[in-house]
Amino acid sequence: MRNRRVTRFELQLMEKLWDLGPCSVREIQEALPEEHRPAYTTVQTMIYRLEQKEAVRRVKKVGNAHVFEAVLTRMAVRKRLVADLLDMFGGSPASVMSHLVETGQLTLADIRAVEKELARRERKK
Amino acid sequence: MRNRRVTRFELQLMEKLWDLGPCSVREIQEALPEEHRPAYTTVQTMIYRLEQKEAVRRVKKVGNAHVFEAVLTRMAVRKRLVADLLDMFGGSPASVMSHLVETGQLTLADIRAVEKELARRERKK
DNA sequence: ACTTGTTACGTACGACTGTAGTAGATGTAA
DNA sequence: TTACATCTACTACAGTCGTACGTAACAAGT
Repeated sequence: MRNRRVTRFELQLMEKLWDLGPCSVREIQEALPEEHRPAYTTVQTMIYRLEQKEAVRRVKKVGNAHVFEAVLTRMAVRKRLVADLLDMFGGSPASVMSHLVETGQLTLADIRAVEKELARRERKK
Repeated sequence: MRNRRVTRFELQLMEKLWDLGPCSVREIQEALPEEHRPAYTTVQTMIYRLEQKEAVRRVKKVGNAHVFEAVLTRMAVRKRLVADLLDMFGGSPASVMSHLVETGQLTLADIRAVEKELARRERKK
């Protein structure tokens, strides 16, 4: 039952949990952008489903409301997202980078920054 | 109806069309990896759906079989995939790169190569 | 023209997603 | 302790996806 994919909307809810820390369905719902804010019960249903997927769990009760917290980390979820993309891209991280460059979404400055980060990382090791 | 997302499996079919050029459902089906080859009609259904999405179109008939060709280019589809990922990543290409570095999926050599590519591109412009 | 093998096309179905309503439980304020 | 607001838990439903069957149409050889 665990380790399943997290959908777009589910991710949006997880983001709230990561940002706000443990909180209630109501808090999550109200943290969603006004323009497109689903009904309370919609959010509730999704949280229940995330619970089923063991991406989220109940930690306590405040009043009669459950408080949920993220089980999966942002990093873990992102890892999965990237892995899926890479898979569809034929597996090579470099090709994704190439694509970003080709489509002008990655500037020389971005690359320099990443390079510096990597160098720093190397030194630490 | 157009410009919709292409799923994992649909992408696999599109790949065949891109690689083989215009071809029949049978040809696509037989080009799929033996280990996991769906029934002929399964492929057929998916191709029909791709047609609905205008990702694919019929170009002619050979015998009583239709020949299909890709409408969307590999590039266009990849663009969409990456855009979706970026969206889920908070919109920043640099953060995706960071992630790849952090998880050790991108080496210094990869980065240098892309940097060189970008430099070449700059010069041309 | 008849048979045989392939293809087309409509139909179905279960899992998953996004959406939400409703009934009943529960906490809270008066 | 009663009324009100809120929350839980269940149920529902339409759309998409992957899966495939069955029947009708068709091509090609005999």
